[in-house]
Amino acid sequence: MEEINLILAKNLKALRESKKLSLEKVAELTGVSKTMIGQIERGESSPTITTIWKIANGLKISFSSLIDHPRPETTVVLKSDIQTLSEDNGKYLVYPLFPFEADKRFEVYSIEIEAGGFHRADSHQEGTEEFLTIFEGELTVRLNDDQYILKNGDSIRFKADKPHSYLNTGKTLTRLSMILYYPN
Amino acid sequence: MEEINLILAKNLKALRESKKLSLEKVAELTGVSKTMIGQIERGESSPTITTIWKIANGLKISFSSLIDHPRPETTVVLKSDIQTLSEDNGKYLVYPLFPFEADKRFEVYSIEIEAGGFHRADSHQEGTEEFLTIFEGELTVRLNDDQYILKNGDSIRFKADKPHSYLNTGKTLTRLSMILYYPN
DNA sequence: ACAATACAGTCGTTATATTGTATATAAAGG
DNA sequence: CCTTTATATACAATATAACGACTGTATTGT
Repeated sequence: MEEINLILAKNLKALRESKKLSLEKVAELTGVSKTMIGQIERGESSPTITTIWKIANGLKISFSSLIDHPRPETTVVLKSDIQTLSEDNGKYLVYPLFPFEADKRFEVYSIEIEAGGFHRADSHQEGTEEFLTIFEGELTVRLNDDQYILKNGDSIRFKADKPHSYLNTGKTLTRLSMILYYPN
Repeated sequence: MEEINLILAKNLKALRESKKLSLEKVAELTGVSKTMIGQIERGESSPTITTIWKIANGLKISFSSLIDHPRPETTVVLKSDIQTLSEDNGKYLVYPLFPFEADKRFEVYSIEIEAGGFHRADSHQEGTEEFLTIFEGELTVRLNDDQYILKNGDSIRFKADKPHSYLNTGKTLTRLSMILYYPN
């Protein structure tokens, strides 16, 4: 996940050069010092929102043209490159595949649970939904007082704004895909 | 034009309350101190883009939900309330009616030019277009080496990224509407 | 009514964004 | 080659964003 100030840096520099403006000219148009403009373009500063506002208004450009980062056509995520999170003494392993970005509404994880592995999730924010699919092994999901036993190929969807838990009730490793969706 | 940090303040506070979160909880979710969250909500601080980023990500909300200000259904602008700009010894008077906002692509002015009044505009940024309509009197517009004489009811559109000038060649006051459009 | 807790706000300190001035670098003209 | 000009960066001073620890005020529970 690229740093936001670097995105801003690239956008601003590209915009300025496309308009063929000097730092000084931009400073004059926006009321932000030439020094600051330069630092922002080099990613050396994380400007305040008022500064960004001045820049957007002075240059007559939209706010989003400054913070949008051109999402690459293709993104490849190699399992070996993922920084995992583990719980239950390493028996519950989380692979963040496509983390949340402010312009998406969901994020994707892959989970591996060893036999007997357990995880209890606190309730997520209001409205959040979870979509699970089992790709290997067996999983028991508990919500409220209900309990669901899922096997390879099975899926489940539920509102995750209440506490819930996962338990590998099989004898082998369980692997599943988890999508978290934030409707709000 | 409302201050951007006040817009942010309202949005954040409304969002937090709609999720029924305390300042402390938001601090925990976002990694931004409780104090700062509070100050932002009260409009006492103009956060940096990295903190806004942390907030958007931590709360799983879009960037724009923080900076969008619900544009009121209706806006009335009374001529008597407008802060005018004048040039040519007050013979060229500008009324900014609907100034630029980062989420629009144009702005609207009304211009009054006394008989003989003159104004020379430097070239605006690349691609900018101007749309004029005469509502009273007569106006001569000069672009490059061309010259256009417009009378009551006439209109003109031109690329304003070159120097151009306006001259009231009539004997009475000229009033016109000017729209500046920024396609980029 | 009292204690316990959760919550929001204040205060002092530190980190850093922002500015104005000064310096470096490169391109252009004579 | 040496100026001149335009442009980008480096530096020092100030303003302010950001944090952690503390205080005040509701709210809850028994």
